[in-house]
Amino acid sequence: MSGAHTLSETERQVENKLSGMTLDFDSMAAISNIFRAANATRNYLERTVLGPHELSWTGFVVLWVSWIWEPIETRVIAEEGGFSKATLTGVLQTLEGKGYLKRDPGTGDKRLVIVTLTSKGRALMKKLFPDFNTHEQQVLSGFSKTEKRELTVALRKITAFTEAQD
Amino acid sequence: MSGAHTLSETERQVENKLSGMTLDFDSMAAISNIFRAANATRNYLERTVLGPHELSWTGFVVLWVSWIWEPIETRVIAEEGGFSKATLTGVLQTLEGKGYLKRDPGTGDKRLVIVTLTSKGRALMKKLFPDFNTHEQQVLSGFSKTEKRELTVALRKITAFTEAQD
DNA sequence: TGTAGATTATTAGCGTCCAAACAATCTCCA
DNA sequence: TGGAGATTGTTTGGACGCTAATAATCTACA
Repeated sequence: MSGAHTLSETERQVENKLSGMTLDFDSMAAISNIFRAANATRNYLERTVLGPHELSWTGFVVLWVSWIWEPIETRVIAEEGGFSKATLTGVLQTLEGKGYLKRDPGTGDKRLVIVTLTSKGRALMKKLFPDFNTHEQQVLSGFSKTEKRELTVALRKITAFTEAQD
Repeated sequence: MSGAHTLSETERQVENKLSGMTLDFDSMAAISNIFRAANATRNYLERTVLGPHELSWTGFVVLWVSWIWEPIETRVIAEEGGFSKATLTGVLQTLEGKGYLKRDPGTGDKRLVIVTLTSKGRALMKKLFPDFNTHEQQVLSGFSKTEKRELTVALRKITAFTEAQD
C-alpha cells in the first residue's frame, strides 16, 4: 500500500464503497504505515548493507542470531528470528553452502542440530553488524532519542497485543 | 527477531561480541521492533480475518486496491500495493482462478491489462473490509487517537527517508 | 513514414515462507 | 521395562516475491 493515490483520495473512495459503515481511518492509516515502513526499511537495508555481500534479509537474521548466541540450537534460531523451522532448514543449507556456518548433531539430545559460525562467518558479522547499525541510525536520523524510545514502546505494545491473541 | 531472549540479555551479549565499537541501541531496538510489529500484526490479521476466507495477505491487498479503484490498470495495482509487476502477475492468476476478478486488455493502449472485480469479488470485499478495519482497531485498542496519529507520522518519516535514498 | 528506444505484462529461475506429513528421538508413567 | 505420546529437523507441495530476459506495443523524432 504505497502510493499513487493520496490518503484523502483513498478515504473518499473508500467512503463511496462503504457509505453508512463506520470505519476508523486513524487505525487504518497507522496499520498500513507499519507495513510500508517495514518494507521500505527492509529494502533500504538490503540495498545498502546486505546487497554488496549477496546476503538475503533472512540469511542475515539467521547469521546475526547465530553469531550472538553460538553455539545455538536451530529451534532457538527459528523462534528468535520469527520464522518456521521449515524455512530455517532451507536458509541454513544456503548459509552452510556459502561457508558461513556449520551444523552438528546435539551431543545429548540427538534430535537437535547445533549451529556454529565458521571463522569466515564471524569475520563477516564483525564487519557487517556495525555497518548495519550505522544505517539503522541513518534511517532514524530525524528522530531524537526520546522519539526512538516512544516509537519502540508503541511498536512493542502492538506486538504484545497481536501475539497475545491465541 | 522475536523473543526467546530479553532485550537486555541481547544487548549484553552484543556488547561482548563488539566491545569497543559504538552502537546505537535505541535505533537498533526501534528498527527491529518495526519488523516484529509488522510480522505479528500480519500474522494476527491473516489468522483472524483472512484465514477463514483462504486469502493470502498479498491477495487481500490486490483485491482491496482493485475494489477501491476498479477498473484499474495492473501497473497501478503494483505501484499502489508496493510489489513488482512480476509478483502481481502470479497473484492475479490466483485471484482470477478463484473467481474474484477478471483481466481484460486495455481498449486504447493494448499493452495494458485492466482489472475488474466480479460480483463475487465485490461481495467478498464488502464483507471483508469492515471486518479488517474492526481488527485494525482491536490491534490499536490501547492507543488514543493522538497516539495513532503520532505513530503514523513517525512511520511515514521512516518510509520517506528510506525511499528517498536512490 | 519509419525506425530506434521506451514501456507494458509475462515468463523463467531462484530464494524465501508456510503447513502438513514424516522419521528419528526423547519423555513419561504404568 | 516398555510403549504411547510429544518434540525435533527435514521433506514435500504450494504460494510469494524478486531480477533479468522476452515479446508486444507505443512514442518520438528524423
